[in-house]
Amino acid sequence: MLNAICLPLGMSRNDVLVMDELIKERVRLAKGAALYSLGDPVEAIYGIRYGSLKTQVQNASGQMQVTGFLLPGEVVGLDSLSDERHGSHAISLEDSEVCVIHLDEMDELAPRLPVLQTQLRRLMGKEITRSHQLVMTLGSLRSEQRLAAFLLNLSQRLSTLGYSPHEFLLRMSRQEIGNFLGLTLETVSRLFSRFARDGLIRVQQREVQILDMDALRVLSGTDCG
Amino acid sequence: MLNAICLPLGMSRNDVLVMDELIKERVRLAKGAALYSLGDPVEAIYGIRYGSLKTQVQNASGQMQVTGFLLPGEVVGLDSLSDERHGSHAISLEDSEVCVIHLDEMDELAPRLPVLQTQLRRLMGKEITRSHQLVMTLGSLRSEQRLAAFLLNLSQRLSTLGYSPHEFLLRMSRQEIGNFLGLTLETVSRLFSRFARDGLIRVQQREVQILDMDALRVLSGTDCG
DNA sequence: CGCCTCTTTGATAAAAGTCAATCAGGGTGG
DNA sequence: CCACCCTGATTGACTTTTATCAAAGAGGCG
Repeated sequence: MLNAICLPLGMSRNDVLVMDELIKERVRLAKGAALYSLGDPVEAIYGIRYGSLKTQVQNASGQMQVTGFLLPGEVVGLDSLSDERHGSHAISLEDSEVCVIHLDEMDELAPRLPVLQTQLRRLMGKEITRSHQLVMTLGSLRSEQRLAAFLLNLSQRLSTLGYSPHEFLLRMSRQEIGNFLGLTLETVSRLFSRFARDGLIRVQQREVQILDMDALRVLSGTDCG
Repeated sequence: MLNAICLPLGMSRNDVLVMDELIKERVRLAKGAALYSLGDPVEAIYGIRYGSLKTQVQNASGQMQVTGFLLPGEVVGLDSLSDERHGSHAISLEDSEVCVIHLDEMDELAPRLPVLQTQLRRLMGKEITRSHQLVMTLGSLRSEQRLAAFLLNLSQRLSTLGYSPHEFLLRMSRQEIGNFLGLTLETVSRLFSRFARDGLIRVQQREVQILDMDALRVLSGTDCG
């Protein structure tokens, strides 16, 4: 069960036992705490058990860009895997817990457990796809489409976790959403209000209720047509 | 020598010999030809020997987003590695040649050549970093900063290949640059003209000469300060 | 030479950002 | 327990940036 959260693999029972070796360690994070920061040595990847995190990169002039919001069952730390030190920050958006998968232990286990290599490759591939998707969002969608796509994406992922896709609590601020989507916090706020006025959603601070999923899909423009 | 172009590794001489097994096949691409397209089965990754390519993703409504321009020595096909089929297109910008590294052959060799796994991991990590960098550019830079950063990046990579960092030929159209940077082709064209008027560059159609690298760096805002 | 594609430039419109003033909630200390 | 304060959210007025539409110019190739 814990494994299901920490590495959602297609593994045999035996493989799972071996895996248990890897995920003994867990870390609890208070809201706002950093799982790792820019410049920290890269030692592990992390599976989120509960809570949520954001990842953000920082350029030479100190500017931040949120690159993702991570939910339970998702894996943090896949960027920077090619480097000695982290090129990004991972920060908890609420009280969270992650399980730690140490890279050196993983490399030791790899020969006995080839599925591990495959799995890591798959996870990194998914991260590349996710990032390209974000590039597409930032590069070619207008503000309202970006926010619509954001809400649909969140809804879909929460649904996968067994939560309602129609009603959820945003764990990030307008500022963070705006930064993620390449918009200002004011624009995000205005869009929420507009969506509510148009009957697409209901919104009260961070509580969101999706009233018309289809309209949101059409608006996002990622739908066929 | 070919290996240096096809997989710039830190390999022993022996490793290189084993590698030779992998990169026997080469593919030549005419300008505009697709190395692979969305939906094609994922069978290999490709090292560029000469020429240049663009990669682009496509959403459900058919909209395209250029996610990268690739130069000799760089590796194409790292996205989609988690999937059965390609989620993007790779298209040659000029007559080009790539060497083919078949994934099944690579998996066979992997046990004998652990460095291969490491190298693949490194390449995928680099791709994630590159994509996050692009997200940062699209999410937080203004148009002139984006174009400045684009030119500097290209200049730097060409320099690594032994070409002049001050003078080069753009292999892609204004349209493609604009799509990559989340701008219209007109905006890109105007920016080129403005940069030229301000003495930062000289530009004649696709021929670019960088006159003031430092000013360009300051403008890009990715510099310290 | 003439056609075709790509590029440049201008005029105008639309989108999103900036600045500023409330407004709402949540937590803290009197 | 309530008032206060602090942070985050909303809304408005206005500016800036970028897109859109349109027309003309530059190469390249048959």
